[in-house]
Amino acid sequence: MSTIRDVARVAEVSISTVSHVLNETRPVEPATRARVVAAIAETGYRRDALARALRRSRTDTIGLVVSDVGEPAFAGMIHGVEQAVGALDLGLVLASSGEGADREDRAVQTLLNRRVDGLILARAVESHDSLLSQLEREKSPTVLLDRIYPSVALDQVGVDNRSAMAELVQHLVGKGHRRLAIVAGDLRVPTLAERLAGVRDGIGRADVTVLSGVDGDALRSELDMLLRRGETTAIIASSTPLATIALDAMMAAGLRTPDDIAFATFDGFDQHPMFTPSLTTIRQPASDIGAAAVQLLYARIGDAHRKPRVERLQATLELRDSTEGYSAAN
Amino acid sequence: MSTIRDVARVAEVSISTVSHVLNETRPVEPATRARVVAAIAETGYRRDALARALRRSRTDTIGLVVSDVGEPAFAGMIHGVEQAVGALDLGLVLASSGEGADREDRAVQTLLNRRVDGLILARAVESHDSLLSQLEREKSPTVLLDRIYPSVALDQVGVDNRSAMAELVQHLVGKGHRRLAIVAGDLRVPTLAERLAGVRDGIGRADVTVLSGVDGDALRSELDMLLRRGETTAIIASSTPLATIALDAMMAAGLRTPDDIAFATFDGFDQHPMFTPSLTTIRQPASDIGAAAVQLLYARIGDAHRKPRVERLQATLELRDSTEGYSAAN
DNA sequence: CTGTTAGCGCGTTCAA
DNA sequence: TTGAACGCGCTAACAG
Repeated sequence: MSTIRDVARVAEVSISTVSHVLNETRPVEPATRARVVAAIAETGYRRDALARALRRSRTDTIGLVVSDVGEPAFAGMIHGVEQAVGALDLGLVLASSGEGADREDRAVQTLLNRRVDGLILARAVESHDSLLSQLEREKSPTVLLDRIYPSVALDQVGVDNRSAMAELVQHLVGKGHRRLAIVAGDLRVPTLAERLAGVRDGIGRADVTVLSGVDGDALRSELDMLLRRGETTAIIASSTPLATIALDAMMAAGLRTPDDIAFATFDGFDQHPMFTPSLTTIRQPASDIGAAAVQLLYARIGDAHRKPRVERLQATLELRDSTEGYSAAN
Repeated sequence: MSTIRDVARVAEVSISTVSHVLNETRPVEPATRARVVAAIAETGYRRDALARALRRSRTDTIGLVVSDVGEPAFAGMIHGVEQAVGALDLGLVLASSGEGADREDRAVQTLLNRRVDGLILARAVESHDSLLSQLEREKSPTVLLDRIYPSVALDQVGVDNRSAMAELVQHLVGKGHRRLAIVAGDLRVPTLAERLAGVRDGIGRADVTVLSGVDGDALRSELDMLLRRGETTAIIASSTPLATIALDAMMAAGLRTPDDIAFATFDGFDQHPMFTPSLTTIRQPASDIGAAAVQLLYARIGDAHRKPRVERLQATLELRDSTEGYSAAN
């Protein structure tokens, strides 16, 4: 690759002149500018973003850390982040933590070493508090994604888990359900804890069995036992993987939805109208969440002193057969 | 952030000694090393990957360009790439082209400016040949992902579209189908062209109607007409979005699978056994493909002169009700 | 075993 | 309107 010096030599000007036509950072005689432009074309020069970043101490790049690139919800958010980042003419470097606090630490260090201008972080389950304090200490612009921590003074974006879930539950109770169950998953994940809180908000005088924990197999056996008792009329799953567990258990128990039991899920599967049963689902605008995170981060990079903002995007309740086809008053 | 000089000062050694303990690049007295290590801890020093990369002319980072981060197949590949890249202790910078050749050019330039050590590229539909010649000219290590171009002398990874599709078609013909249709999509995309070729391989003396083109609406109306004639006994879709179009058309025509017509798709939807109809699907190991691309790229970075390799991973045919439940001899 | 020094490629004073 | 020169933070000769 040719450097700025090559261009300068060919154009018979100094490198600083080249730099200035490149950045439009001071007036330059049309004639000389033309020579420079020609020289750039001739040499096929492209400026070295590394050297530039080193000099300006600014990389025009942001970092994104998620626990699992593969999980559908995160995949959607990555999509949104990528879009927004591209629109702002920034670069995106991606890392994943695999839900491990140590790996998360390392991922963040790597990104900081690369001098990203800011960081979007979906914290791992047992993320170290020290990580956030470090980010704060170093004044690295940071926005938290998806998993929201009320006590943390950072920009954050997520979905309004609680009210969406409450709405769903109220709807179910309104349809006559009195004994519900929720497969709530790992309650250390704020997102999942919020969804459970939403259930409590909406449950009223009805009864709900909460199945929580990290271990999928354990959840599954609890669910098996519960279904065997046969009193539950509606099951809610708090996430896509949990929905899979629930559906497995229902099948194994010989229960079909909506005929035998109602079912709903937060963040489920891509569905086509031809598939039955169609599942009542709370869908979150994953891509928008990612995009919003970028906006927040960009604003923060621009102004380190603005007040941290917590943004909750609205999830939408999509009612389908798995709840509408079932009558609790059977 | 503190720099290597700060560490040197605190440890009372020269900066080169610090550098050498950092990189283990020459022996250093245990005592001095200890002082350096202590100084590093004390100052909270982390080395600047930018300056390091500038000096070594190597970023330990690779670039990935796909057309659409959101498309499930690509999402899976991104996942695989991220995993493999992390395992090699490299960084990943992600960009997308949105199937536009110009945007693709820009994305690649941006990555090259950032001096990525190599590039993984899922070419856009009408990708400029000039882009590849440029990459070759500049000797940028490159591997092509998913969309394979036989005439191009680069490392490439994709799936064995043709034989997988042929197997599916043979199976259908073996079950008595004589009039098939394939929603083939945009045949400028090598992947889709290969899938169509596979159909031709497997069709034998049976008959197949090919619906191709870029425009989804046009495909849809062709399909509507075809279904109205009612002679087709099996439909194949070449990708997830095409499958959606096909299912829509089938629903609109009041046709159900497997009862009224057989259906299969290359690269379909996540399916749970509870959903009916279950769809016969050719599933590609998206994550493995991404990982393989990284391996190839890493090897090429290590040795610029090795012979370009084209790797085809095996897709697997998953037979389900949408073809097995239908009897062509009805 | 350790230190001094010359750049990597660029942006940006300061002088002219 | 232009150029010379310094330094961002680091690695890698070269010297001692």
